[in-house]
Amino acid sequence: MTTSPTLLWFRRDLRLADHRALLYAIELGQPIIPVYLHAEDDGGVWRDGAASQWWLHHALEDLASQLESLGSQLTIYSLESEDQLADFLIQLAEETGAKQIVWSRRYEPHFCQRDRQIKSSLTNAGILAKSFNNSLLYEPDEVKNKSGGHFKVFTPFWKSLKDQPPEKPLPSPVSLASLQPDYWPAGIAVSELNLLPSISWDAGFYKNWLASHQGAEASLKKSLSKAPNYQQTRDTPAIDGTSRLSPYLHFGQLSPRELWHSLNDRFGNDAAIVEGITRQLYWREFSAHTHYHFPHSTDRALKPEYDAFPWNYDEDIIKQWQKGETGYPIVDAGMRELWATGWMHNRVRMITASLLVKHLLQPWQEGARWFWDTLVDADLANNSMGWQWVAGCGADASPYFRIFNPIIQGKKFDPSGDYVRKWIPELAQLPNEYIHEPWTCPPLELISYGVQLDKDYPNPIIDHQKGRQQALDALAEFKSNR
DNA sequence: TGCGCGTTGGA
DNA sequence: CCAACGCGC
Repeated sequence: MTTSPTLLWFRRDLRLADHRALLYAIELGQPIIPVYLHAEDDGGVWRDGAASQWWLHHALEDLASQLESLGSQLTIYSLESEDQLADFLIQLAEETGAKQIVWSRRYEPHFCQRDRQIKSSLTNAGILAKSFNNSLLYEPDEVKNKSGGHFKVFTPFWKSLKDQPPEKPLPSPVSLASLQPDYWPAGIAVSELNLLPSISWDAGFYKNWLASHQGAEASLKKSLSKAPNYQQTRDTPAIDGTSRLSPYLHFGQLSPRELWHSLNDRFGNDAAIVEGITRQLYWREFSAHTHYHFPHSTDRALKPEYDAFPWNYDEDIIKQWQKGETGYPIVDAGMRELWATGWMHNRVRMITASLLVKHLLQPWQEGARWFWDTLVDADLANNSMGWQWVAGCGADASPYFRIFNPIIQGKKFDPSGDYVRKWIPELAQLPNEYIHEPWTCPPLELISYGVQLDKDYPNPIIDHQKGRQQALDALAEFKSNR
């Protein structure tokens, strides 16, 4: 009997557990050839940022080694453009004799459209192409409100779904040795994809992240053990109280179904514990569904009138914000944590974003672009949703006139000042009284703490009251022009 | 998952 | 005097 191998095309599903495409390939009983195809322009204008590429490099190396230990291997290719994907897959199928190609769906509109074309090219070439959901709890097309449309507000979305268990996770295969093909195509090494940054910006990433299956397992285990404290600690950036699972979910190293069921299996009798983390998982789901239904939500306001908002684009201001030199300690701490570790605490993401969009009147897309490039968990749907939420122009967004006071937010969520001290060592000697507003400290006293403003640490980029008023004035102007 | 300000009512 | 509350932005 002649065999016809199955190509298993890996994408943002870099795991072996609860992998429906892999399990389907196993059921076919034919040899399996796992491949990863890297295209320089994968994702179009929202191709992977530098931090995402760093993560991808390590996730691919790890996946390759996991496959090897199961008696298989990962074959990697580099393409100039995603436009070549369909032809390349067809050519690879010819070379290997493959008759089937399976993969996990991506739900970002760019990929939906592109993959639909690839699927039809493959079908026309006589190859069976089949895709599976391995990244969301529910299919965006299947979740509907009572009037048959999709949800535009989070709370009703959450209420309608939270008691509908997603499918149960399925186990990893024990071995793939019996499904080896007679012929392995020749690929390249992960390192040849040049995904690591050329400047040594990623040193801190290694201290904070293990971008592997082992890292995903360890983070899941830790999150489960800390889940009872989640609601009490998740808003305190000095405490490691969040799950830190976002990059694993984004790259598919952790299945959302596995997270959902692990939480429910362990804490099912205590809704408050389950719902803490689950609610955040459903925000991820809500973002993905919203982005699926509003393809332009990366660039255009979901409340279309906000595209005419009088932003005041200023490159120098954006640079100061990026470098963590705004003079607001809680903001600068966040921006420096982001640069140093590829991640920022969620509470601080809201505070830093609010300052850029409100006090500084910079377009939210500029902030979104910076986060996209520097976050290891950069996820197009979550990132766009988050920025539109802060800017007040999203579906179910915080109203524009809600303006975070960076001093009050600092005092409230970093009362010990430890988060600021960790990321802004030049302020480490300030007492709590002044840690979130160093400019209120008498200059001579400040010098005794080793700080001279505008020399060791900047004065505020804009006075809070002035920034707040400016933002409200801009809103009033914008409204009167409509 | 706001802030800021004015009012109110108990001390 | 000031904490608690309500309301408009």
